[in-house]
Amino acid sequence: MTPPRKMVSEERGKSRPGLTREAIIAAALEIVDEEGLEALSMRHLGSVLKVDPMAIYYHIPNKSALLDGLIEAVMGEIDLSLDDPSLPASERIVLAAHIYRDVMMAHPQAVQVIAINNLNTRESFRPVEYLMDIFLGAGFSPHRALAAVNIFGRFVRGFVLFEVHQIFAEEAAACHGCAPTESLQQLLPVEEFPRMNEVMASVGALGTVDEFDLGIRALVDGMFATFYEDEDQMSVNEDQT
Amino acid sequence: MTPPRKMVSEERGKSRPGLTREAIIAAALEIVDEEGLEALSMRHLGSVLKVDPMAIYYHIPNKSALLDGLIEAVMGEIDLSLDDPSLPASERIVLAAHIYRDVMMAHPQAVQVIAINNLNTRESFRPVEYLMDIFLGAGFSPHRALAAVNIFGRFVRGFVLFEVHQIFAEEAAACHGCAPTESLQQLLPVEEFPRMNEVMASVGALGTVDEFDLGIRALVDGMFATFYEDEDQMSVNEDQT
DNA sequence: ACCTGAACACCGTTCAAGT
DNA sequence: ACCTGAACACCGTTCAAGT
Repeated sequence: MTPPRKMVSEERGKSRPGLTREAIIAAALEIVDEEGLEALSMRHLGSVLKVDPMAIYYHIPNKSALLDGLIEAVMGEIDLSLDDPSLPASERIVLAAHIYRDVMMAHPQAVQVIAINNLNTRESFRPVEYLMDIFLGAGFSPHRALAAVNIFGRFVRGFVLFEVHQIFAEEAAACHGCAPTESLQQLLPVEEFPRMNEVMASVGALGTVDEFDLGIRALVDGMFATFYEDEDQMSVNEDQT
Repeated sequence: MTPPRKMVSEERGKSRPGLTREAIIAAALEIVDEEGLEALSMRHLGSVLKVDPMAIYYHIPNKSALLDGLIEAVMGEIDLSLDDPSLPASERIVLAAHIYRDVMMAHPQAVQVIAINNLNTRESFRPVEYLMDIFLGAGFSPHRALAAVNIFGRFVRGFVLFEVHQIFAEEAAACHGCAPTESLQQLLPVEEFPRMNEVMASVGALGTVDEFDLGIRALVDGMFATFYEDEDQMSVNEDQT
């Protein structure tokens, strides 16, 4: 029925290289990076690994666990040593945001997996712990520090998710020979959307890195300006499910 | 006379009610709300509509267009008349964020479609135009106003996306009989994650509405505090792809 | 212990054909 | 104009069987 499904025996007596979880995940990430997320099927993955597709199920329970592996792999690329503890706390957080964004932007095709799913491995929580330390060190209450890391994480992941989504959309539109602003302008008539047209006329394309920096700085500034306030009124709703 | 593609004949003659784009999208939204996004297949949709699944393709080109229809439908629920123009601009933006969040939270199962895809219908852009007007009216430069609406939109959609994701994850965990905090605590040993444990011990569960409010207020405060600054250094990178 | 291959129950989409 | 039904080329996953 439910026998001890332990994976023991990691001794390397067997010269058999065989299939490993790591090799599978690495191959999966390569497929996603090079051919896109929709190209990642168990069958295709099996053919890349030169193995019967079903062999994968011996090492990984299902596709969702495979995607978790992708998240783990990319989160593992975050290099916390890039932090500079001599900087003011708010600057360290802005820096952390850029580091986080950079590793995600290095795998644009994987972003919709990385950004959407919740973290659920120990490895993925190391950066969270690190960030929590900065917030607490800056004098945030535990309650506010927790809120801050949640808000931070949602901001960064959300921003990057939509950033790559927009990039892909623009590429697709470019393939069809129409500039993105053009297609927007023909969708939005001036009479009904005066403000949008006003802005589109005077601005042109935007640098998304700058926009990200602008946004994260506004958020961090705002959090440091408002999170030290009295939080009594919040503890009322604190115990909801 | 004219051959407009709009077949209005909804009256007598053909007592046949027939299939309409609207009815299809309404049924699709109902499926998603009640059975979840993964239950939305063309075949299932056809069976709900008591029609051959392939009949749908006569009215809607493909599934992706069907999902666009869902977005349009939900965005159409946004009620701009809830705004109060007598409030200060920053408060109106916070209010707008809550309105936006509320319509998305009314369709939690559809959020991963609504929040992830870019807007691409005229109807969906009406709230954007409205918001742009508020930012411009508050004295933001066109450049900064555009950045502000982008950042605003990404914040709200990202936040709600992860909020519902977390809710679903907690429900799933609850079904397995383990409290969410418990499972986190056993994943994160105290020695390696002292800060996380410190916070989890003293905080407990969080009210997500409060967290959202805290976050959007921090962001808006920050934007109003920093977006009036000189923006010369930004125009340098303005013309990237 | 590790891998195979057939099979099951699904998908989205195309297309010739019906009314 | 609107709908049908068979068919195509895929999925993820299970399971008995091979080595």
